[in-house]
Amino acid sequence: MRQPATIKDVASLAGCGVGTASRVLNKSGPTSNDMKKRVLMAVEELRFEFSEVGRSLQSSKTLTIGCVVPSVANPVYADAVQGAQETFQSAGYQTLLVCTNYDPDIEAQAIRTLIAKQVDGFVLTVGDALSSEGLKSIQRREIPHCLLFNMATDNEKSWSVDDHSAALNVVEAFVEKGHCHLGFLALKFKSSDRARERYQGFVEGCSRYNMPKPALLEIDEDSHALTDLLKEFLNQNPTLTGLFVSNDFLALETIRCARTLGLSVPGDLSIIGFDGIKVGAMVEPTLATIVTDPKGMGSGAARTVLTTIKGEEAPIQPVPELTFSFRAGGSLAFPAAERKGDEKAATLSPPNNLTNKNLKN
Amino acid sequence: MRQPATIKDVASLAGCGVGTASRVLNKSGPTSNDMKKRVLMAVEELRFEFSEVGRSLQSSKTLTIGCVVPSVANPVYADAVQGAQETFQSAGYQTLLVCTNYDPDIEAQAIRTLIAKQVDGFVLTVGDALSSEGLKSIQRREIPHCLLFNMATDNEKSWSVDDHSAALNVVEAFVEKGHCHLGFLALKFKSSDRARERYQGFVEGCSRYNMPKPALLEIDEDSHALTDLLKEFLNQNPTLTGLFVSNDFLALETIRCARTLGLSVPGDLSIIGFDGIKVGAMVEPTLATIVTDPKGMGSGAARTVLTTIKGEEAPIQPVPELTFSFRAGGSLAFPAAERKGDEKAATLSPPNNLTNKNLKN
DNA sequence: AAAAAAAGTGGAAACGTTTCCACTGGGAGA
DNA sequence: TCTCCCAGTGGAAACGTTTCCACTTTTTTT
Repeated sequence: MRQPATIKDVASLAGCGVGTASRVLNKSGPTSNDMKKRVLMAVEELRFEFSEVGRSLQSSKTLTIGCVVPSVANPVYADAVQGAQETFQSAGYQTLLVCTNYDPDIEAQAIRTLIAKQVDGFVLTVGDALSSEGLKSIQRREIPHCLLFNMATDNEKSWSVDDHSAALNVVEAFVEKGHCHLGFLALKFKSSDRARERYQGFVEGCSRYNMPKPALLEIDEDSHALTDLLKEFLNQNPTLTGLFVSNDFLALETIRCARTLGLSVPGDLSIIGFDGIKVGAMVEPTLATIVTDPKGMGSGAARTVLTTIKGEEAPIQPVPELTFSFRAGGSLAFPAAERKGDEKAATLSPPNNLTNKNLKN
Repeated sequence: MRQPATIKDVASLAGCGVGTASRVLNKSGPTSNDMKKRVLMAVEELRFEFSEVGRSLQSSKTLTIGCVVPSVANPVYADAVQGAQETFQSAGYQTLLVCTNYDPDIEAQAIRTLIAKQVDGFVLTVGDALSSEGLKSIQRREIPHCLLFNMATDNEKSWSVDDHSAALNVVEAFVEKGHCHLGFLALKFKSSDRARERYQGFVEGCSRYNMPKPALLEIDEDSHALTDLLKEFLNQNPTLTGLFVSNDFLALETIRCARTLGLSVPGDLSIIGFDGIKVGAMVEPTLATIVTDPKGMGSGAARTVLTTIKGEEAPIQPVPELTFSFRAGGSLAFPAAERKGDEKAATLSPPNNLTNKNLKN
């Protein structure tokens, strides 16, 4: 009895045809009470469970969705996956997870595999939505799908933060505090269309407020040399007082490095992060940041895929302006006159100007 | 041409039998160069890709692993999943992810579904390894599997932190600094065998050093009332100087609350956390904690499952003592004589007694 | 030159489902 | 009483693979 029982076993134990057994178990046709009882008993006795793969072969549906993200070690994606998974789960779908580690080859390969596995749909964050081979295959085969954190191109559907507007918002926040020379610190600038989008918005914002083009500091990995890089960067930009950092983790790290350099945050350098991770509000000073709702995004993308599968052309999509909000924090304040820290700018306005835009979920 | 091509289509276009086509594509038997060419051309033309579900039906292997964890919103599990997923991926397996939200019913239901989907194996963190219905089904069907973060029972295989020893270690760290009345702050104590295990170890350690039984503060969810609860707790335990908090997030939050109450950390209250999350080392004061390697755990559990599938009885398992290490931090110091902070205990031993136990990976 | 071995090929069977068609009875309506 | 319909049933076909067996052709060995 090592082999799991099949519906044939059930049928023969119950003394009926496979069709009848199937009808009883799926309630997909008329059956007598007597038969119901006998089949159910056989199921019990044999501990029978349907094999989904047999079913999938016959129905060409797998009740499985492919979910492709760069890495769940990044809490943004982890939360998004959580949201998507929950939504799929309660609709009866399972989630096949792949992490690409930001590698386009792995991405393409993984998508090919998922297609071969006949997933019914995809939720995915690709490196570059315009050039992704995997995404092209999905489109060519017309498999229901929804992008996540990638900007929608053409008539693609997508749930993503409006990075461009968010970056403009950051500029405004700096301006409001009287900063007039800003910088942008980014990780993995090359491989991410998100980071590029933020930078563009930031540049545009600075120009709109007649500031010099923001200085750009780009680092490779979790560069352990950040302290040195930051030092050099600030030396080269002596008038810079505000730094927009492309994610909250990096922002916290940057605060630490700044301290190591003997600088005070926000006294000498104001910092605004991106993502809105929880610890940002728990540290001292609290981190000013753009807060997003990754879980909501994941869940939204999942709902979009589900409606697409059902064939309902009700393309639920987020309102771009509502995909983020600004959270004030102690890391942003009026700049000192010079970065020597010899003069303390008076702080007047309360740090409570939280722009309360929420996702409609 | 909406329907994807099957191997029959390939065969008929190439003018050969399906067997031949299969042999060419799988290199599973002798074929002439001429045939190879024709089949390959047909594949190209039809954009043929194998259907894994057909394959699975015939081979009764799905190259898919079920991965069941409470929630990937918790970075510990997110990292573990990342590790497992990577390991499975490079072995050619896909990962079917389910988050149970700590709900035993969802857990059981999900496992049933995954069994029906015929996953080749499981990596899973269950609520309670002794009572989990899902785990029982897996055992009954003898599906290769490995527990993750659950203590191994019987002859189960498991990759998990030795919570008991870790808690003992925490007591030692407190003792070394001269604390003699400790407390334990835990979240979701009821539903987690992990938390209970830590508490037991902690109690045992305290008794071993002739300390009073540690005070227990148990909170439900991310209790927003933590400040008040903490206040009352400390009032009821006026001699308490050290607090062991069951996870780092909560520990950071606790530090914040303590500050709100006008207490200094570590002056009035020393705190040790659990998990070793990255930000713990980035905040001020840095967080003393038990650092674990969730990614390594996930990857290890994955390797165990893979060897089990291959039938190699080489049960890779971690050495319990090497599953964690203590990381010193600014949140732990010599206690003031009384919590008034009126007397400063002399500091002699350097804070560099980092127990450097690493996972052999 | 004959025999034996090897290479190459086609196609049926099997994997576990569901669905469809065909076949029974029996009850209702004419 | 004879039709007709319908509930209830069994079983074949189909879904897309792989594997096995049988067969033909070629090559190698004696």
